[in-house]
Amino acid sequence: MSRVTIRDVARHARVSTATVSRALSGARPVSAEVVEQVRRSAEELGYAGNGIASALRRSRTDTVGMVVPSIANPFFTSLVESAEHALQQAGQQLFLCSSRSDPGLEAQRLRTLVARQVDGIVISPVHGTESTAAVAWAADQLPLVQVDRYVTGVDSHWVGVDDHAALGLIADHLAQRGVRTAAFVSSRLTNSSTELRLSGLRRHTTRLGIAVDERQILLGDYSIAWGREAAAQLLADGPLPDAIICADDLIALGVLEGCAAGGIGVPDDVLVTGFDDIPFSALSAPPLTTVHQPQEQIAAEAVRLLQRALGPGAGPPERIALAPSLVVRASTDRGD
Amino acid sequence: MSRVTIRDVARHARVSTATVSRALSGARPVSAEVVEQVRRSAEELGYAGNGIASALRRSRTDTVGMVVPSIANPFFTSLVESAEHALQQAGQQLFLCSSRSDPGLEAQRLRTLVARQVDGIVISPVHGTESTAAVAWAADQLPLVQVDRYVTGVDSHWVGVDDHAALGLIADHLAQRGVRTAAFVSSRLTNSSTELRLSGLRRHTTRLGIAVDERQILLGDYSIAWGREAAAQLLADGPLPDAIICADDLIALGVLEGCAAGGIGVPDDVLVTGFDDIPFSALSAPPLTTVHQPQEQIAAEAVRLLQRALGPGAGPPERIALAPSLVVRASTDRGD
DNA sequence: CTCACCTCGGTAATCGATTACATGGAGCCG
DNA sequence: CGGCTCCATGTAATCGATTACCGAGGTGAG
Repeated sequence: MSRVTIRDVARHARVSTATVSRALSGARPVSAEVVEQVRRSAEELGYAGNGIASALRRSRTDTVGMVVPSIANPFFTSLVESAEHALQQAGQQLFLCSSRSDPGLEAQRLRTLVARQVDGIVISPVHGTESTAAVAWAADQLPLVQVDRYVTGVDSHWVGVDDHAALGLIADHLAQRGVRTAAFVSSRLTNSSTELRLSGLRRHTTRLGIAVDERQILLGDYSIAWGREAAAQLLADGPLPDAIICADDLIALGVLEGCAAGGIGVPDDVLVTGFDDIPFSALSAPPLTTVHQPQEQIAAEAVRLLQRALGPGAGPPERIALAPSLVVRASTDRGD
Repeated sequence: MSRVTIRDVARHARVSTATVSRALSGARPVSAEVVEQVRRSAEELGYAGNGIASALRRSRTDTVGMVVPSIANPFFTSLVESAEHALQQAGQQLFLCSSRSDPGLEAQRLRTLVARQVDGIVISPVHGTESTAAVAWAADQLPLVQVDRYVTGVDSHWVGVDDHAALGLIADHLAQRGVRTAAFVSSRLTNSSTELRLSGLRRHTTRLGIAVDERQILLGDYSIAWGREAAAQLLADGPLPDAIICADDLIALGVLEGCAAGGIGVPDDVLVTGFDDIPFSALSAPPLTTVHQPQEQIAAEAVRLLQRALGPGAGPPERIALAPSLVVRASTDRGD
């Protein structure tokens, strides 16, 4: 069980450790026969190298850390998967952490990543203000890109969609469907997305003359359970609005379930919209109208920015807002 | 941007690096005033330590690697989340890799993890035979636990549910509902789960006198898209069976969608069952009858086994099969 | 008073790979 | 044939933290 080191390979191939290193990495020319000999020895002994030692010497780990609020949310999983894919092509690994929507845990994860000497960090910060200190500290130590959510006052890149505009798409669509009143179900957690979606909602519903009762703006968390509960509250409290706009698909799926449980028909009695376009939003009863986020592209841009930051020319922080698009399904479509 | 090292702290606090190390880690007694002085210096300089150097010296990374076939599948995400939670309590980090259901990529990930000197590995191997060599090699280098799926012939622990018995639960339930014929939609990929579920199906349907036409055993992959396609095939090819048994929930969700698209009512025209009990299986149209897997417990057991393997007493490999349970929902329940 | 022992701190070896620098030999030119 | 360049290889310093080992000073028992 004791590990094979470069010395063992060197001894076996009757060369120096320097030669083994050069033969295997190709960093400098080594004669063909020696390369062959070293390869054979390494193979025979089952040499795997010690990435830790290598990382220490090169001060490069070929690893980037990613911190997301939750890995149970399919939106983040697909973001993670896309990021992993993009990184792989650049020969890098992904070190994934979940902050479980807890700024304290998030700060701890960031500390770990910095201590582990990852080459860079991709993060979707949990909280608009409570995450700031930790993110700023990390950004000061190494290249960092924020995705989806962001904290202000930190000198770093950001990639995401234009949340504000996305609510315009939803509002336009609902107005076209004749909606005059709407409720909004979102998360209590104050982060950039949540805030932009709320301010987008206010702006665009005002523009279109859709009334949003302040008592029908319900804040909980990004989960199916909260959606279910919020729907129950809306049903219990008073006249239903024409539409229930949800800040993400999980909430919307919960709302659909809550409506069904309360005997309310969607889209007959009320329209429901989500946000993210997770795979399951197409399979709910009824399928969900939602805003599509191009995660693949978000991840690719984030990785590109990181790579660039790793290179020599630093460049100023960029803010890339990609265009969202509306996916219309049965939850807002009576089929007329 | 250049990092603060232990030497900087030592110089600043006017002590040796040994003392700094001891003061911060508490490995050996250091006088209170010196500890205080070192703390202050470290704080003031923003010292974060170098986990790489520490790992090299201690040959311990406090990190375990986890390799799963897909992180888009909610079953694996919840397994990952539970594992992360369990590890955190033991002061360890999770290094997550996706093998994307590709044995080649899986082998590569394992090599990386071993090179990175993780303390142990939790893996759900992609393939019953093609994964064997890589898994065996990794298990030879460090503690390894297989979860859910496994390869045989490797001397390692395993934790999962009893797949064979699970199909007994399903078959019993369907027989009770008067099912006489059934189709089975699964994955082509030969891994232990897939095989055990198929053999379980054969055994238990035979026992109960349920007929399964060989032409109605359809093999594709674990995805919604394949489920949809398989349903279309079943509809096109001939008389529908009484029930469609699916090897996982994603396939079942696809089958539901395919049935709806083909105008077939579930559960009125055909019953459908899934496997895994992912969160969305409760929200489909209709909600899905499925087998619940106790992922939390699977992950906890896996972590426990790893911890034990890290300790001194090695102990023989254990095989822990947890009991599955059936969750009955509308997709097999006409409400009569 | 002496010796054994204990506490706290420093010095330097160590983990394993990479790489700056040194070296020996081959080839080439004048 | 001397001296120069170039190539393949070896020697040893290096990355930063931990820890085996050593020593100085203090304490208590005999």
